Amino acid sequence: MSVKIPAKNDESLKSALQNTALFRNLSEEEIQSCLVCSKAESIYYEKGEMIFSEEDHPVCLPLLISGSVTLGMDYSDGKRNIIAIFENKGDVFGHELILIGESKYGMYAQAQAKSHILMIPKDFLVGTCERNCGFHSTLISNMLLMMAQKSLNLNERLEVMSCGTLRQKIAKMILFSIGDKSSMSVSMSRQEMADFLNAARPSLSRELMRMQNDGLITVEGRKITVKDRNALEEILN
Amino acid sequence: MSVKIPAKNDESLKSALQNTALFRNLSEEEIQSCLVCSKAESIYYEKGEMIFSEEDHPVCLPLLISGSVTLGMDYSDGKRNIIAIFENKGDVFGHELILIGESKYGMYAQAQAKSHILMIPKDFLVGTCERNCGFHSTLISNMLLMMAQKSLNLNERLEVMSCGTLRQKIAKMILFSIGDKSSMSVSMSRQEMADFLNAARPSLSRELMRMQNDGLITVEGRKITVKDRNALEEILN
DNA sequence: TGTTTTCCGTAACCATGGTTACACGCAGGG
DNA sequence: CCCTGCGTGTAACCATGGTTACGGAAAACA
Repeated sequence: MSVKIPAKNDESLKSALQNTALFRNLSEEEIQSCLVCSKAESIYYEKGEMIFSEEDHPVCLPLLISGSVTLGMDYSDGKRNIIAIFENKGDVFGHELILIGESKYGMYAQAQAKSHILMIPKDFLVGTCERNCGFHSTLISNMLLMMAQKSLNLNERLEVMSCGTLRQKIAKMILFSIGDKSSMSVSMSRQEMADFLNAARPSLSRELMRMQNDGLITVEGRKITVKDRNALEEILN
Repeated sequence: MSVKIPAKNDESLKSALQNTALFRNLSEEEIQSCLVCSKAESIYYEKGEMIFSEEDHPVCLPLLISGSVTLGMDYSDGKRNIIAIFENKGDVFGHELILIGESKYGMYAQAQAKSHILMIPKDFLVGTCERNCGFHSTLISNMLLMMAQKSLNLNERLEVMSCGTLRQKIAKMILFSIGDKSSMSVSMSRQEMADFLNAARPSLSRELMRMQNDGLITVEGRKITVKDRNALEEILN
């Protein structure tokens, strides 16, 4: 069973919120004011508990403090579609639906592990608040930045997914995330990486090995080293 | 060749802007103030002209008044990836890059037909403006709403592109855009539709005809009629 | 009106990659 | 220690769909 605490009384929150995208550029005092003024609630969910379900009305913005949350949809034939998984402190989900003013979520959010969520009432975020104009506008502008960033991430994902052959997708993914280093450590399992690239796992394994044989990269478990950066970039042309 | 006019002198603009998402809830007088204060420009592009290209710096937010704009990327082998097509009054594009403060667009925007664009300087949107606080915050909150909507659209696009076979992509695209009607008119050419689905044009034609033969839909040029909605939904499982 | 260009469907060929099944190494638990 | 489960690489088979080339219809243009 989930445990609710008014957020203003939850001491562990204040420091946790300071480094989140939504509360960026706010002092601890301002965050404290936010928590009081917004009437936010700090809620602890057990593994498997629903944070919101498809029929719920979006009235609060959930912000993940700790734990792991799955966002998904049910199909009428009983199959489930996982839309996203959140497990980073400061992640928010469903904010688009709140901003749009949708009357139903149309998707569910479920705690994948024991999770700590800050529930911020919609009215505090969307409405204008005479008293606290200062940090209110900071909040809004943080929100804008978060959404812009998310939009770009989605675009990047689209770019990777739409760049032709599997080898090209892999090359683009590697070049995106390796920066100017020569080796990287993939945070995903092969299966997850395959899902990300929208490919089948054996196909991904096969292609990674081919790329190794062709002298483009070396693969050791989750460590990938670029051997021939030029050739890798050439593939994308 | 494109024709530039300072936006404050462009009489046709003011009424056109009133029903756009960005200027929602602003009176004609407030819009007039915006145009003066922002130093926005009203620009007319001929078909085929570039509105911005991949190397340009994002300094202005383009807002479509009339016409049609394609957002895309070029690969050096000549292939194009169409990211989006804008043809509705009030559409804006590239706003994420402006908000983030990206130094390059990384994509191009091209007029698909004679188009009328309002170019709003970035500084007006991002900076805070002491004088006009009232409608400034309305603008920002409109921006939030637009981005939320866009985020949902991108998700939809991702969903379409990652749903397996070409037939499934087509089915999902149709079901998304047909609502509860039984027929629809596609706004894209076959080539554009193929680019959108990340497929080759002949492959798309082939599959559309197969789906027609299988009694799922009928295709007459750009008009698609759903014959067997259940079967179409069944494909997605 | 005739000419040209664009758009679209069609067909044959073959590469890419999905599917399935299996084997191996490794970690955790009894 | 064995057993089990998981993550991973491998191989064979074949479906999906990309490629290229062509013809016809419609649209645009002179």
